[in-house]
Amino acid sequence: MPELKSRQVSQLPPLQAIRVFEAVARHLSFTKAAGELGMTQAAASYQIKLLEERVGAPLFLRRPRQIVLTEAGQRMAPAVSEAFALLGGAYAAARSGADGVLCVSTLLTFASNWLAQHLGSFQVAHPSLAVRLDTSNRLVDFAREDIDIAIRSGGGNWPGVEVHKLFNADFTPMLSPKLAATIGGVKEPADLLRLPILDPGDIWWRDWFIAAGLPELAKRPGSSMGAQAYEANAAIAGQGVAIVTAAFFKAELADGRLIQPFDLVGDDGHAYWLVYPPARRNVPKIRAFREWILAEIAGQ
Amino acid sequence: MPELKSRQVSQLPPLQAIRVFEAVARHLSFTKAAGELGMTQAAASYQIKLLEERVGAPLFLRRPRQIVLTEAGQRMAPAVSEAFALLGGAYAAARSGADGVLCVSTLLTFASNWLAQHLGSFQVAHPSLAVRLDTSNRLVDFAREDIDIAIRSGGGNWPGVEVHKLFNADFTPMLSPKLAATIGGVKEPADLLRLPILDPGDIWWRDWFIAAGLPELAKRPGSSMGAQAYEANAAIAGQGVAIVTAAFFKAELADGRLIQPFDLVGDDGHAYWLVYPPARRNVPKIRAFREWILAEIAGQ
DNA sequence: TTCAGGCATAAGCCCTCCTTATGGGCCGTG
DNA sequence: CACGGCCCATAAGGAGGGCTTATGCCTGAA
Repeated sequence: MPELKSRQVSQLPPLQAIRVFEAVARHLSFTKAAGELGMTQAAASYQIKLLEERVGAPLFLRRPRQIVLTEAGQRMAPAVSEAFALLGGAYAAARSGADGVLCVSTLLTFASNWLAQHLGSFQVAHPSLAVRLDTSNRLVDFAREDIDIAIRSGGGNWPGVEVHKLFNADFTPMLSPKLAATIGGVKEPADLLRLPILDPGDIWWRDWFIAAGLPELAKRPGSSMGAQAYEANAAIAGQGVAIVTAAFFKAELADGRLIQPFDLVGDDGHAYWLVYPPARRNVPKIRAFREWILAEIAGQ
Repeated sequence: MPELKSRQVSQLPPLQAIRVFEAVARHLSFTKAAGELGMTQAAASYQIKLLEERVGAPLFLRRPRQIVLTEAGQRMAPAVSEAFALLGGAYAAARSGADGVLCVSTLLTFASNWLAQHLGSFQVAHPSLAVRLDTSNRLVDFAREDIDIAIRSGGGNWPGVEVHKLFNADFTPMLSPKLAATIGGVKEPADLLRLPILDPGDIWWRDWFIAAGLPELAKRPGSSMGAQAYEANAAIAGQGVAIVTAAFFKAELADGRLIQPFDLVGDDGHAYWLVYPPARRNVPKIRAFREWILAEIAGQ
């Protein structure tokens, strides 16, 4: 399609030459412009000659000690400079804009059980980064959605993405030390049955008791809160025993608000992963989030 | 100077990629944009990928049936389009502006004796071309002055310019047929002495009479008008005999307002030449002027 | 006169950018 | 449900644009 090509070429000048022209027009010097553009004087001369041939008129008058714009050159220079300012601005805006907003796709459960408690420290550490959370349970496709980085749960073997394991989605009973004291301490799994079980319908309880060698939990009254964070809060308040993912509550375990009476954890094979496109590994905001979340999880 | 280079590169995006981006953003299609730019879809894809890596963020979301701009892309697109419109405008302006004004540097004598009478027909033939005359006797340097084309007199052997000989700057007596009739016709050079000589101090008269084998012209009263056109007008009016360059008055000779009684012409070695930079041979306005002036002189 | 500064030009090489070829994902259709 | 079409991504390979180095010319200053 040489026809289309030639049509296009006649509509728009050779861009590299225009860029050189803009610099030369600003400096009124081939040598200085070449310096600014990081190329040799000969290259600048070459590009200007090229452009002059395209335009069909000289753009500069070569005077002994300096060059000056011809009438044609004077007509072009202001608009060209403005255009480049626009381009530079747009580019910078896209770059910094891209750096300024981090769009995180996260699972509902991770968002409420972990991010909600920890995100503050990220924003403190990176005050210029605005975080936009996109909370949903679908598997995001970075090519189709405007997402920078995502939290997924699953096996961790997705093709075409960079993955970092955050922690296993295991589960184990937790309660407040005060509540444990009411029955003289929780020594063995069966002790838990003497305490209120939070959300006893949760399949995790069944799995865990089976793993602990106890019979399936008898049907009991109890509310189903559906979010670990709520159950954990109830547990902290001493209202009962919750079965939650230990990793979500490292801080509470550390400061004694909760205790994990048994090392035994249930595991349904899920884990939480941080994923993002490999090509963007070193984009500042991606790197920042990755480093922050890994450090945070490693135990701060 | 890789330092300067990298600085520059980070300020401004790769221009070719930006041009492709602009087209893709307009069409929201790699294939269509590539078509408009006269390249393959693969090339467009390549450039966009390049730009996305530079910006640090995807610019398009690849949806099944079409693509859409990401937030970053939306931020860039308007300014980029505007910038390209500016560039295109500036370029077109320079081009057409360059086409619309023809700057002719001409010798005073040629301007008043020839151009003044003929230029009208050029402007009729090229109504969209404005002619700016720069009348001076210095030798213009196309690299230093904003001149498109020039008339020079001399030997015609200037380096670095394209030259076309217009005519010799020869000279010969001319008079009106009516005046000649008053003395029964001008048969031989000596007959001229019986008529008023216009500008008898002109060196051309001396040269011509010498060439004609007559003694040097005796000192006579007479005005020196200094421009052939004036003398020729006086001659046409029957006021005397003028010595002028025949080529300047082809029309007058053709329609009988003037006659050239002798074939003998004086010649001081000068000629008139059309000169211009070789590189601009095919620039429309240059070609137009060249073709017009050569045809005009060739006779018609 | 010589020197220094600045642009033009020539030769040559490298790297960018484009092309061709192929594959994958999604849609509509028979 | 399979098939073909549309569209984009990717890989490999080649051509040419554009850069560099080297050199020359011109001019103005010391």
